[in-house]
Amino acid sequence: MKTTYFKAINLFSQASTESLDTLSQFTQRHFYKKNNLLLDYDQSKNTFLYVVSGWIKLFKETNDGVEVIVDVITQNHYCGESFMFDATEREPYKALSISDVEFLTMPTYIIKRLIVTDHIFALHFLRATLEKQQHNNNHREHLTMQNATERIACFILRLLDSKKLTLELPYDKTLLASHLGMRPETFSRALKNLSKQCGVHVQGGNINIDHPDNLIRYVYEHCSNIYPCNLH
Amino acid sequence: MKTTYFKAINLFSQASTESLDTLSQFTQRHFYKKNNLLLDYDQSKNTFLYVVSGWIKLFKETNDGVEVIVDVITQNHYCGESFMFDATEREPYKALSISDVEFLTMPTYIIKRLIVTDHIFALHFLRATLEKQQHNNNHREHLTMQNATERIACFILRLLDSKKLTLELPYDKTLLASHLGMRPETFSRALKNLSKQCGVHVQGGNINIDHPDNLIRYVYEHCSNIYPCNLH
DNA sequence: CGAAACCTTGACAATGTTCAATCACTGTGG
DNA sequence: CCACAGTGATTGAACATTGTCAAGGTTTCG
Repeated sequence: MKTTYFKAINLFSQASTESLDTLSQFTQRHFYKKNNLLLDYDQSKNTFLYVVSGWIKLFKETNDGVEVIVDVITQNHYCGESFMFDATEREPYKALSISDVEFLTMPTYIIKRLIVTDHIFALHFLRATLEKQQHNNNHREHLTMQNATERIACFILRLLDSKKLTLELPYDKTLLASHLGMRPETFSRALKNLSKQCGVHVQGGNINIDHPDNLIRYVYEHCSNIYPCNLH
Repeated sequence: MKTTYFKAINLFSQASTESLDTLSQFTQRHFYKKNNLLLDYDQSKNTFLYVVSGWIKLFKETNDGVEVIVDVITQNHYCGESFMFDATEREPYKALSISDVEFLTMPTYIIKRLIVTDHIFALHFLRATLEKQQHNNNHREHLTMQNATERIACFILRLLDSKKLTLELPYDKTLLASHLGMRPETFSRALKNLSKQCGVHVQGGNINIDHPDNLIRYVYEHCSNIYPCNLH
């Protein structure tokens, strides 16, 4: 792969020439259709995965066999960083494409090598990690402070392009429900609530919003943030 | 403060001599009794706080005035890293001592300066951040996958020194309830459950455990981790 | 001792889950 | 082109869990 390719990616853009060379040497580019297993438990332990486009679900199972959504990532997000240090103790996961996707993979030891040898890259990586941390904290707050309807409203708001009144859910409702910490049935009913209470019109995966202000007022009452919280 | 002091702290131990000098110059050491406000919203934005001993609650409020526990930290943990880059957009918090505490504070810009100038320190800091991330992810999983009783059991297990059958809750039950995402009333009832189901004897804040194996079996059924998950 | 904070308990309400049935949509093969 | 299977989405009813409110007990600390 060409080094210029990485120059266009925020996370790598400021890396040294040597780093870019290393990247271009060890990176693989992938294109997958929806519903393919991209990483199994073993692979997740030494693969760094960067999403160029599309959506990927990261998941594992509890000891009694229930699926746990670790994360749902898209464009410009990545996974695999937790195995960079102390590969022991970290819990592996599986990755599944939930839309057609383009993504890059490289061995985690390469990313680690870049971090160790390229200070500037390490700084960018740290910044990205801190941003992810911030997002995690918010997600956690939402799970405890907001009820099902509010969590959905919040998700929709964050998906909404300012000034557009329409959007499409990026993946199916069952997974979205799970990501937001509720059952599909609860999701279905909560979305109906939202429709009544806030003028949100749902047609399959397409959503129309009469007045975003309704949503904003509804969500931010029980949130510690201020609109727009622009968290992915 | 002496530079040797920092040598003994894991996070700082490998920092360069210059870094240690800077630290010793800008660090303040504090001793506070229980129930003191250590940081207000403004201070949290430019203060890095490292806990030497004791417990600290980090919290803020939703827009309708409900308290949100951001984190509860102790020995060898810290807060303030999110304001290191992009001070905008980050949500400030307040810090309250919930036991007698000893802690260090330094301006975030100093930590940032160290990270930028001292590659080795940056690496250690990144590692600490990734560990924190891992812990966050687990906390999030627990909130969605485990019920009230399981969350308490899990917390107790992580507090339990291997081979000791007794422990003391580090701070009051109301706060612990909130940290674990439930109401005090629910906590009280759930703890009673645990007592019956797993042979956990509660006497105020003191807890005795007949057979840790009972607890372990109880918790790890609905968890994706393996005992011991050693997450703080 | 007495006030304040913390904890527990009960009755009840709200919220979310489970299970079963049905419907809608999509892609497949005859 | 249609029948059909498979997946995802919705709905209702019963149930489980957690939250709310009010009251009373306990502990702590000045």
